[in-house]
Formats: sequence, structure tokens, C-alpha cells
Amino acid sequence: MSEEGEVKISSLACSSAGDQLFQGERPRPRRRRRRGGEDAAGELKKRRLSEEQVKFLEMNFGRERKLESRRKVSLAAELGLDPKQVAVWFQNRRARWKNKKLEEEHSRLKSAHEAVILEKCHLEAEVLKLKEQLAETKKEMSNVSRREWRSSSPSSSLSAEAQQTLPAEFEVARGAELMFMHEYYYEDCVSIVDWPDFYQM
DNA sequence: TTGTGTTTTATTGCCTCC
DNA sequence: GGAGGCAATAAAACACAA
Repeated sequence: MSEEGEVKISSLACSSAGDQLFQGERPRPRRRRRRGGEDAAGELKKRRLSEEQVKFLEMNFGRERKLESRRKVSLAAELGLDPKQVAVWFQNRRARWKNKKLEEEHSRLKSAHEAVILEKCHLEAEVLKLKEQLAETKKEMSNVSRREWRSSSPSSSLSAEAQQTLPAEFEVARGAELMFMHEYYYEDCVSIVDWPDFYQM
């Protein structure tokens, strides 16, 4: 078989001078091989290996994925193949094996990723629930403190109207703030006259 | 039968190692 | 520098639906 023949036909391929500028970064130039599927002897160029041959090669591949020279020659002799065919078969088999491993790894990582996403959703839901609980607790604490404040301030100078508008609708953070201010003012005996202004805020 | 997708065998070009 | 490995690709062989 002549390599020259194939190279001549390669003028049909997409190889060009420009391709040479991007070695390693671009797809390699493709060479067209002779079509027709027959070699000089009239035999088919590409022949499928028999089931037995493949089985034997598989068995050997299972034992050792690499093929040293002596083993290649003896395998070829046993199978009645060209040593190069054996080498090619091992090369292609390694490529298939590698692809399979990559696919397995991909699906393993995908499953792990999905599990993490699921856990994240659960944790987010839990955080939401805990936040709601916290808000509820703060609200209750604020109500309790408001009630205590009212009952402990019988001489309050607030009008009845002002008392009515006390912080029933207060947001939670404001409620906590209120608790703090209540304690502060109460303990320091500061006049509460300004409180209605505060509540109107 | 034929068009199309997949698998298998083989080639090419580059890289690394001894 | 030659042998062997790998990635990318070609092309034959095969499978299969329409």
C-alpha cells in the first residue's frame, strides 16, 4: 500500500497553508484516504475481526491494558493477525475504555450535584421556617413588653387615643427596638411624653 | 431498498520517553 | 531518532427504521 497515493489524494482535503499556523490549537488537517476499500492484492482493506479474535483480545485487555512489543507479536501470531492490527485494536480499545470511564464519572458527578441541589433546597426551606419562627417569637415578646409597660404606667400622660394607637402594627425589628427603649426609659425614669411621637414614626 | 446513525478498524500528526 | 501512546478523524461495516 502506498502512502504516496494517499497523500496525493490529500489535495482534496481541507488542509491548507493557513492550517499550519495553528498547530495544537485547531483541528488537525484531514487527509483523504483512497476510497474503494481494496488494497493492491485485491483484499478488503478493512476487515472485521472474528468473534473469537475479539474475545481473545478482550481477555488480554482485561489482564493488561497496555501492550508491550513481545506480547503484541505473540498475540498477533496466535490470532493470525498483523502485529499492527493488534496494536491498533488495543489503542482503540483503550480509547473506548477511557470514554466509558469518563461517562461513568460524569454520571456520578451529576448525581452528586443533584443531591447537593436537593439538600440546598431543604436547607433553604428550613432557614425560611426558622426565620418565620423567630419573627413570631419577637412579635410575641414585643407584645408582652408592651402589655407590661402599659400596666406599669398608670399615671401615663398619654391620651386614651394615643394609648389606642400604640404599636399594634409594629414590624418585628421595631418591636425589639421598642423593648430596648422601654427598658431604657423606664429604668432611668425619663418622661415618656415623647413616646407618642416615636410611635407615629 | 435506502437513508441514517452507530460501531469498529485504520490512519495521521503530534508528543514523550529512552 | 525511533517506538509507542494518544486525540482526532476517516471510512468500512453494520443495524435498523421508514
